Amino acid sequence: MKPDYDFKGIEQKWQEIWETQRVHEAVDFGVKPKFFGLIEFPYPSGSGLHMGHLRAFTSLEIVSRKRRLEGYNVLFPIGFDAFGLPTENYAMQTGRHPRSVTDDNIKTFTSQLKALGYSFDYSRVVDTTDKDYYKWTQWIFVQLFKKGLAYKSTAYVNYCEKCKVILANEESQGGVCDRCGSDVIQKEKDVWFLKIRDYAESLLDGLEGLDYLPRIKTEQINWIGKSEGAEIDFAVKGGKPGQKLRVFTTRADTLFGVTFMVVAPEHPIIAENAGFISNLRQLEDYRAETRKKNEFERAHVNKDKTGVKIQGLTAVNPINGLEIPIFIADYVTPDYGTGAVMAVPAHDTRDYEFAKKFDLPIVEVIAGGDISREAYTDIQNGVMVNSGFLNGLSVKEAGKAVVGKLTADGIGCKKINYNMKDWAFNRQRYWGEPIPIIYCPKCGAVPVPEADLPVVLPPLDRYRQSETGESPLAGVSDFVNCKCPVCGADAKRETDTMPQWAGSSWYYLRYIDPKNPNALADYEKLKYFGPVDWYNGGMEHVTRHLIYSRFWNQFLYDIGVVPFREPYKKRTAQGLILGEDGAKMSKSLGNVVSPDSLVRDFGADVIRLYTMFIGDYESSIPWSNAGIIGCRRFIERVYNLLDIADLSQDSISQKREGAVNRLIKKVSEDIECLKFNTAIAAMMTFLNEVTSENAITKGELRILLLLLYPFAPHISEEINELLGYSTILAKSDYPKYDPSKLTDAEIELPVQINGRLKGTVRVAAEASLDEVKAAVRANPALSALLSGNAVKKEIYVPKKILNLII
RNA sequence: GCCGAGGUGGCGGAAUGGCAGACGCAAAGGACUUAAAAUCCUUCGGGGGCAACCCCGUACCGGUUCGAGUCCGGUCCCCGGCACCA
Repeated sequence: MKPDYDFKGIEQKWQEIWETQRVHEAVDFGVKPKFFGLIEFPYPSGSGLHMGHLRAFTSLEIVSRKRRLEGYNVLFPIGFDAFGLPTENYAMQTGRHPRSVTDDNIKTFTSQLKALGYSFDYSRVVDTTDKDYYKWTQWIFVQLFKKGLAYKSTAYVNYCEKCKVILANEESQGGVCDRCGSDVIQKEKDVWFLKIRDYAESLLDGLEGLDYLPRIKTEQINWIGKSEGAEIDFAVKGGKPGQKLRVFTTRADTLFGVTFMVVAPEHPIIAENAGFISNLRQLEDYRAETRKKNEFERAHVNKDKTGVKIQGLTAVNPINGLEIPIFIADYVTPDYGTGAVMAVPAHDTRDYEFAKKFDLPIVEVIAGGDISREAYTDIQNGVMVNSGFLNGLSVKEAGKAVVGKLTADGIGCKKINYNMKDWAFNRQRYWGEPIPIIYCPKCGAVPVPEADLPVVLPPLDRYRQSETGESPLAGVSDFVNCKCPVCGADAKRETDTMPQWAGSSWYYLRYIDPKNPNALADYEKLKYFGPVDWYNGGMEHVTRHLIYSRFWNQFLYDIGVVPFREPYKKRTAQGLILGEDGAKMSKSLGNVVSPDSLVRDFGADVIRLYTMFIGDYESSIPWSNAGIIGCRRFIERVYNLLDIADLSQDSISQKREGAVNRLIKKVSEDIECLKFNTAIAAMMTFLNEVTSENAITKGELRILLLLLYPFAPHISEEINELLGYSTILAKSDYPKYDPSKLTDAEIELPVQINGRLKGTVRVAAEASLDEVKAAVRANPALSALLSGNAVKKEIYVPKKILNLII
């Protein structure tokens, strides 16, 4: 007799055995083929693991365990993305140092992960807030700086005048300060940027060979936002001599239809020609209004077109010499294209609205629409009109002709633009990697010499920004004051820190060589383990995080530090787990389900299994406690198979050959394409079959255990041991199926008459049409339906269907 | 507005163009029990019929096909992402 199912004891026992035997540690330069499985490392928040982590981690946990049985040297690491706002805010409220808060949280996370039996290689844990780690984050920044890919410029940041702090976007949602509720304004600030735009084309190209889910590729392509068009110079009258206004357009074909110009309120043409403009005050007022709006409002709330005409300046259309007015309007943004557009109201919806509002002329240059009602924007159809030498051409031909002429005249050229903005890279926060730059009055911004890295975060009494919005580090004079590494003069350190995206942009590399003091990772080890074979995470990270880290990897490849250009061969994404009420799980809604209590009540195996069984892996799904019991029953019933198993039979019984082979195929293939729910369902079906027949051989049971092992490893190991096997499953081989034994000799073939199902006949799987027809005649019900009717047509798809048309 | 993914029982969900609803939950009935829990058995999309069986059914309208949840055209609705991108 076997003991009762004591999941607590069993799970602890096997976790210890695996740890002692070190079965989950990856071997540097191992002889087996390597597999690098990566999950997005968690932010160690104070509330511990949540259900989303379980769903995200369990999938690749299953794949990783399967790969080990398949003979791979598996690197399945874990770490912590521990810099960030919540910890800093918590530290501010409680007076505790973020370091000790982080350490505690990491401890909690680690024990939770271990209790779930995840087979991470805990000997390679990475913590982005460890100075031995962020030394290399800083080192990468220095390399970017040296290659001219990090630069300083001004930009607008969210600022609360009452709290006197700069706010992150998530702290200023809806244009209101998170802390005090007052309005957030846009304040001009020095900002560090990384030139990710220089890598736009490369990031686009690189996608081609990658095995990312199609929707993930699409999101990245949209995010990069490549558009091909032309830049055109318009001469400006009334301003400085030789003043020009350069625009970007994708519709050079419509140049004859330009009736006015619009520039962003921030456009430099205003300051540069201030002396020639008569309504400067009015323009500045409008600009000030614009600045009050954050990006959200500018894009969403302000659907109504507004703007102000620049009095004193006009532009000249280079194609027809027409003199046209110039406006400023906030629908034109300063950081896309040239911050100036040529307005073609007849063929652009926004320009159309603006022209209507300001009563500007609308000139049709493409026939086919009704411009008295709306802008005509179809570029596929339509013929050029009112366009001089372009008349009669198609839109495409006209575009080419215009760009050709402008290029010849030296006032325009082809141009590609990207929607993706450069990466704003500094934060006025304490709990982040200090940006390793020193400002020297003589030498300017100088990178900290590599030998002096890391620039360590000093201890602090208070974590608040200064009244001017400077980082808390600005108040630490020992930190700020230093010598210029170039000339030795008195200098000051940069006091801003990096965004949370920094540490997570290269962590997968550090897993390969986590303790290396001389390089971010050894080149040969990178060659062996890299790139990541399979990366799984949330859809919310497939643009920013995934693009940022691809950018860094491509850069590190370009400077010869990393031996592969693309970091992730394959990327998948799980759906959200919602609260039982169908809303996003959140503390404020009180619908959060804690993995801790579930593991306590049901055990890790049941929870892991249920998390994968609950539904389609890629869809959002409401959590339901009610369903867990089904997985608990399943596991107990598998355990109870010990009572009926025929221990004398190591082989697979003749009658079960088809079922066992199909099961192996189904489970192993479903795991590879994220269909965990149907893999589990197949095992349940198999279990139902053997229990209803009350028979299973020892050999059949072991195969079931090997298939179940990646999902529910503890109980599988336990049953395997009770069966008397001396090799633990963790060191066993994954079962293979025999393709020739997938179908049973006899099948139930559905029979349709006139396309409607009328019954089934039992025939050999490879039966001929004549044999099937004989079986139909032998079936009383079917032959009765056919009697007296001539069969006009017979459709027979072997193993699928017989359809008789009468 | 654009891009993407969807719409199937009371619920979560299955279904290379070939028996719609696998598997699980919930529910109902029964067995066991002094009783309950657990477990086991049965039923479980809707309608009709004493019954064998018949009819309807995968958001809606139409099409292709021997055969459509699946393919094509159109409509509606939900979800995710991006958004005045010139």
